[in-house]
Amino acid sequence: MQEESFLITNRGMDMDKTDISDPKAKRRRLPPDERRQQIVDGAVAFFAEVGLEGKTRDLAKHLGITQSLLFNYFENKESLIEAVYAQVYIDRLSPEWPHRLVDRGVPLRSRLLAFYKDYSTLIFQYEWMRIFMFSGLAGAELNRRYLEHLNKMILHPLLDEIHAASSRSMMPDMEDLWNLHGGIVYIGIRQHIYRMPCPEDPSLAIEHAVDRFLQAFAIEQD
Amino acid sequence: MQEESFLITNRGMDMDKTDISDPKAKRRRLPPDERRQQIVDGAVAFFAEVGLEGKTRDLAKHLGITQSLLFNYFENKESLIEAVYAQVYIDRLSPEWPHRLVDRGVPLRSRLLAFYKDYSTLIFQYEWMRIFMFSGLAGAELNRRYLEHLNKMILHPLLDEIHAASSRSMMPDMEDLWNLHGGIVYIGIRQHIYRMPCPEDPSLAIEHAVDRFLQAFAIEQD
DNA sequence: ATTCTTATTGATCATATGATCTGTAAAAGG
DNA sequence: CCTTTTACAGATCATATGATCAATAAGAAT
Repeated sequence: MQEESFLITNRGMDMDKTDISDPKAKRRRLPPDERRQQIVDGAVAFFAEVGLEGKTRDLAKHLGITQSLLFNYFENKESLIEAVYAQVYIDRLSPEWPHRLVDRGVPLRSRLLAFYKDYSTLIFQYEWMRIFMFSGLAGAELNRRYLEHLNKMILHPLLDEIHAASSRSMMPDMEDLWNLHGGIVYIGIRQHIYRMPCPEDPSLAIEHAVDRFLQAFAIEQD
Repeated sequence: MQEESFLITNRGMDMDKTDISDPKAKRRRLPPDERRQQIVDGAVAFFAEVGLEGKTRDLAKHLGITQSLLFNYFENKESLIEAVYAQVYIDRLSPEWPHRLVDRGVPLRSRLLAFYKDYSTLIFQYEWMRIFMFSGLAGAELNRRYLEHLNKMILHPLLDEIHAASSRSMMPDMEDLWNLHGGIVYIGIRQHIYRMPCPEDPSLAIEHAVDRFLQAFAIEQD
């Protein structure tokens, strides 16, 4: 089966000297750290596009290096993908949020909006969305860990905050909160997985979703 | 890279004579239509598990036939995958829903709940969820068509119905409706893509999501 | 039983793919 | 300028993979 060729769609038209895949570029020796980072960056973009079964030869061509060089920096393809995971997954959840979300000096609505504004700009990105989905389908352990972390450090504390702020007898449970979260994340899925036309700025949709949620539990929306 | 072996997790422990992959089964001649259908069914389960880049030899082993036989029934792997798509995508949206959703003799809430109860049982299935996601990531045309169909035949009419039933000045737009939809679909994503623990019956979560949505636009929830 | 049809197999091909190895040349040190 | 180091390329290997084809045997027809 013919693998669809990988074409960078020129996001960020940088034509500077570090431009990879220059057609008639002479052999350039880079410091190992630099070259390694360049490979990882290229691999992130590449695997996000075509999936984790993308071929090392295609990746090398995209990078403007030989395929064999990849194996100079990574023992095998699997460890290269591990490096891709590491690059993509690190710092996706700012460590400050568990604290900021439970700061009752700030209105709950503001905390929620601030979090999802920050979080959505972090995850509504082509590379993250697609590699997260590819790795999820592949059953990567990192996915499960990430989601458990999200559940424990963000959603669960959030549920407590909502309980504390609610004046209703009917309280939300975890499943309701996953619904709020999923409805927001789904914007990114539509945009980057299904490539559907989506609003450039998702802030308004997120705000509405949060407000509908809070309204349902009679929480002040100052 | 070693492809993880495909193990049917014994959903539906049928040990009848049509059990595929019987270890010491003798060569059996099936009527072409029957064999073709058996291959497609097996391919749906197989590709849902390992992805569309699953190897024909592994599929054949799972089916208990030779790899070469696959190419007797399908010109190439691509056309086999087309057959998988056809099998999975057909009748996923009952043609009656566009009519039922606009039947104002029934309360809007009932229509919404009935639709999502029906729709969720159709799509919250391992094979559908995963093949839809795999094909979406691969950029399959069928995905786009399906989502456009969903948008045109279900969500857009639904938006009109909500507008008609709402007594608020603040009216939902398409993006709000996608949020409702996404929040519900995300249950299936959690369950089958991320393999997270999920409620066995999503009805309650769906009901709550729908009610929060309707409440936000002041629509009767009888 | 025997013949006939054809569904199915096993061997095989051409190419793709991850990975290895040796030689080369780019840059640094003198 | 010369030497040394080593990042890199090119050739190559072993295996995997989609696909083909002649031979075979299961099941129907006679």
